[in-house]
Amino acid sequence: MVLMSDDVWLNDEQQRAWVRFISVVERLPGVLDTQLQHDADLTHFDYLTLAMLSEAPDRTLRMTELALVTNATLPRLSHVVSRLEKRGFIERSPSTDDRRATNARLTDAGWEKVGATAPGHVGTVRDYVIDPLDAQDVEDLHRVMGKILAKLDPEHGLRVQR
Amino acid sequence: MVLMSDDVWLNDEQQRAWVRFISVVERLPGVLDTQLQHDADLTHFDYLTLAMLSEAPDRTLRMTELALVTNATLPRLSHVVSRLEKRGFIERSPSTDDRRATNARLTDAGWEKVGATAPGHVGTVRDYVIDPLDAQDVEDLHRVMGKILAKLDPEHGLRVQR
DNA sequence: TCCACTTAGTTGTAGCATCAACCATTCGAT
DNA sequence: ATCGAATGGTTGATGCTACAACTAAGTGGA
Repeated sequence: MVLMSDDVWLNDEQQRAWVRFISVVERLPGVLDTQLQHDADLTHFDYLTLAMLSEAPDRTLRMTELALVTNATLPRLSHVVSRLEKRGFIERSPSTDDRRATNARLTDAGWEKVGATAPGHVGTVRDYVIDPLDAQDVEDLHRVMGKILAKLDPEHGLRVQR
Repeated sequence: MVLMSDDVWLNDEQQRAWVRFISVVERLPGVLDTQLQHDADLTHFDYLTLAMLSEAPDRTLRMTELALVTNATLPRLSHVVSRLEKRGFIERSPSTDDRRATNARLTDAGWEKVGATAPGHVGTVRDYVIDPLDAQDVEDLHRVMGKILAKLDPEHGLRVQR
């Protein structure tokens, strides 16, 4: 529109890919949230927070680390952890190393919650994303998302190489 | 976790692909919103709404149609259109065909807004998504997103085949 | 024709995210 | 040793989204 020079606009193939991609990006979170909200009274971000803690050593991470692995800003995480703490799934305690830092630890109740919630969530992920794809698709998804993620978050991409 | 049978959990390659994908899904909207908010005082969804109208015949669509192409629910769209109407970018008028229906039409000011905003937005899309990808990546992205979108929104996938 | 059902859209409310402002601690340079 | 800057984190206000409830208009059968 307005400017049609190739450096600015997208070509047809790029345009088609973008439209599909952004549609998925807009719709997928709603699907995940709906299932988790309905079955576990958690947002997808709540679940991710609990899940990341459940995989950490001693079920504990500093807020900054947790924000990194959950793709969140610190204010957002702080609010979410406050709510999850009120519900008894997480405990906060000041770090002894660095007195500015806060450790978030998954409680036993939080651990149970993740275990009870995971199968339903993974089922949704399978239904809407993984099962429609063959092995080649999954490989391509991994590669393409890697390139985009490297742009969206350069440092993080280098740290968590997997 | 808890249940490890292959039918329930994901294998390593699937897991890696999912983690990257969901990271992108969580981060991308923020990047788009930030640029548009900063440069045009629009959310990405605001922009999409205006852009879809700008491509429609007579710059007009019924609310239901507009909701479809913007991947939104009707309540969400209704609120957004109300705001955009207050700002003079959209006009609403009752449909003559079906007296339940409402037509949303892009005003001249709305048209100008889209034109002024598009280059910056497309620049962001290029920077973060398109430019890091080669032609093969774009093709793969298109194919894979097509399969996922077909699950997320079966009817729509059939209608807008492109 | 009447009544039940569906479709189109709006509105109010509650909850989550973003942003800016803020405090406390630590680091780095002089 | 001290002061300025950077880091780690929390909090409050504002704004958008989701959900439920609702009105109005069209549809389809008995």
